[in-house]
Amino acid sequence: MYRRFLEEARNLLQEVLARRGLEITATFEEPTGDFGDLSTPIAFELARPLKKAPKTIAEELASEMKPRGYVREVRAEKGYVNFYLDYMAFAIPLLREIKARGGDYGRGGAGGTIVLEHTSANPDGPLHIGHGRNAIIGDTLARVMRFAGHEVEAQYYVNDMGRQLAIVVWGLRRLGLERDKKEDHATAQVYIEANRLLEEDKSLEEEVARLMREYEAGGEGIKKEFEEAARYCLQGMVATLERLGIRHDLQVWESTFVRNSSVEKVLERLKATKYAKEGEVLYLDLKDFGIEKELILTRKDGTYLYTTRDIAYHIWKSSQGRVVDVWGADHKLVAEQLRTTLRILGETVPEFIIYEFITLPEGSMSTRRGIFVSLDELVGESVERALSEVRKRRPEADEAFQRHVAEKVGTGAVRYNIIRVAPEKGLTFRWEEALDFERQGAPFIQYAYARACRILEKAGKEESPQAPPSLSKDEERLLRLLGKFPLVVVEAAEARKPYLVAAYAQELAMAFHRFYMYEPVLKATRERAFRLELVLATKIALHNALLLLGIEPLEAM
RNA sequence: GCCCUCGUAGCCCAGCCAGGAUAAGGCACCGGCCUUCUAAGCCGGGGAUCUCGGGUUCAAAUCCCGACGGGGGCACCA
Repeated sequence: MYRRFLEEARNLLQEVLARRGLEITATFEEPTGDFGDLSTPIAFELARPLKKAPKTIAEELASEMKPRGYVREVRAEKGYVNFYLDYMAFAIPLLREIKARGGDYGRGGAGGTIVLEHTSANPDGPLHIGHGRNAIIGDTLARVMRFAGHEVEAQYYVNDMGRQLAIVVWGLRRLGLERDKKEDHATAQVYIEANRLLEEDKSLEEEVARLMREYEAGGEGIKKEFEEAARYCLQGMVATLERLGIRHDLQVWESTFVRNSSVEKVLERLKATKYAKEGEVLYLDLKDFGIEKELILTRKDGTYLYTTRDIAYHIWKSSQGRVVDVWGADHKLVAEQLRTTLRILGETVPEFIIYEFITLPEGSMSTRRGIFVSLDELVGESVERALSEVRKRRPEADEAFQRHVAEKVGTGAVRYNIIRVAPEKGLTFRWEEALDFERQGAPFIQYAYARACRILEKAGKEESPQAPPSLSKDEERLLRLLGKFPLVVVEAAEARKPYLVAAYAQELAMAFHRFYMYEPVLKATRERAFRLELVLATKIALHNALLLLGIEPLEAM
């Protein structure tokens, strides 16, 4: 619907330009302030070639355009050509479309399969808030891409062949496991202590290296030992993700690619290229591609490195469709090396979403040293905080209601606070900020949804809507935002920017809260039916947006 | 040292990729609004040399060069 307005405006302008023999594609923007709904500075560009003042050109262009469709008016203002949306004509068809499509409003028809890898933290301890950023970006993107119409398979790549898990196994043999703790936290305890011991006595290193060689060689006993250790830790990690509504479709163990000898085959293919160099170790020289750092493929003892196995994993993923990886900023170089290597091999090159680290005020986190804030801790505190808020606000409600709302508000706040900032910004984690349910946070959006639900619930039977005699600015804003939702979904999916959905939901909630304040619905007479439809449409759009963000829409709170 | 990235009010953050009209919000602060659909809400106010210096352009927060500051990388770790 809204798209039609944009296209009509575009066509109107292009027609006028074409009539004058001007071959130029205009740029458009959404003006801030009171300058209509769509604007183009085209007259500024034409000023020089036409040797006329922008103001004059804009006026000429505008006067030649006959408004049609959803374009109500074209106006020249301060050198700009501004298009005004015909809200009265736009409102009823839009509301009808939203109501008809319901949970599918905004769903696109993109198509194609995408393998999306995210989280993929080592099974050596609980997920900390840094991993949380990865998981939340990844899961939100998965939801957005699915809604845009892609077939998405979310994968968790389990690093079972790395040093980390070997240290856990080594530690388990010496130290045993505290069985009454949550699995991932118990594993971290062993991992941290094992690291301490290894640091104290460097000669123990060899024992870890031997474990790694043994696991790579693949004896039945050692396989079982490693797999059990990893699976045990993973159980706890999955529970954490589950609480936040984050699910993977598939866990892929890196050892798979060693066992089925695809790593070996990749190595053969790479050796055949002119970039392979073999000395004490096998490596790739990628200087021709502007990468100074050589990519080591095998250790002196012949065992594989993480990246070597990752190449095999990515080749396997390529065979299924587009490949998207959510990786931390510490992997930027590896990401470049991997892309280059796959390009050399003629395989699908993965797309990366690289996010910057979350650091603590006192410095960076480290599972190994036990310095981190776990996601469990953050979610726990957030839900706790939400509970005390619900109790304050809804003292009369029963315990089950209060707990349910607190759980969904608390987890939603965690997801929202992390997704709302663009991934390329570093974050410093502060408890005061993380637990501050500020206005632009998840509860604000959930509350708008609950308000919409309440109105509809009280309204009872539907009436057939007719356009009201006039629309307020608040209603217009709401209508425009509702119309934009499908465009936001497409952009968020295609630009791989899930936080755009967060910004959108915030804006829509804000518009609705204002509408709620100033435009009575149930008490309205002539406008009642129309406003009820508007509330219903808002409810639907908020609902769909919240689901994309992995935040529970609450009918009451 | 070299490479990547970020730098917007006291604090957080959008806008930057596809340059244009008074730089959008939030927190905190000050002042208002609950006989009206749940005040986790709404309205108003003050607060910005868009890190700094050059350049390109009719026009720069946005593009280019340089500096400074934060983060990351430069492992036979992952």
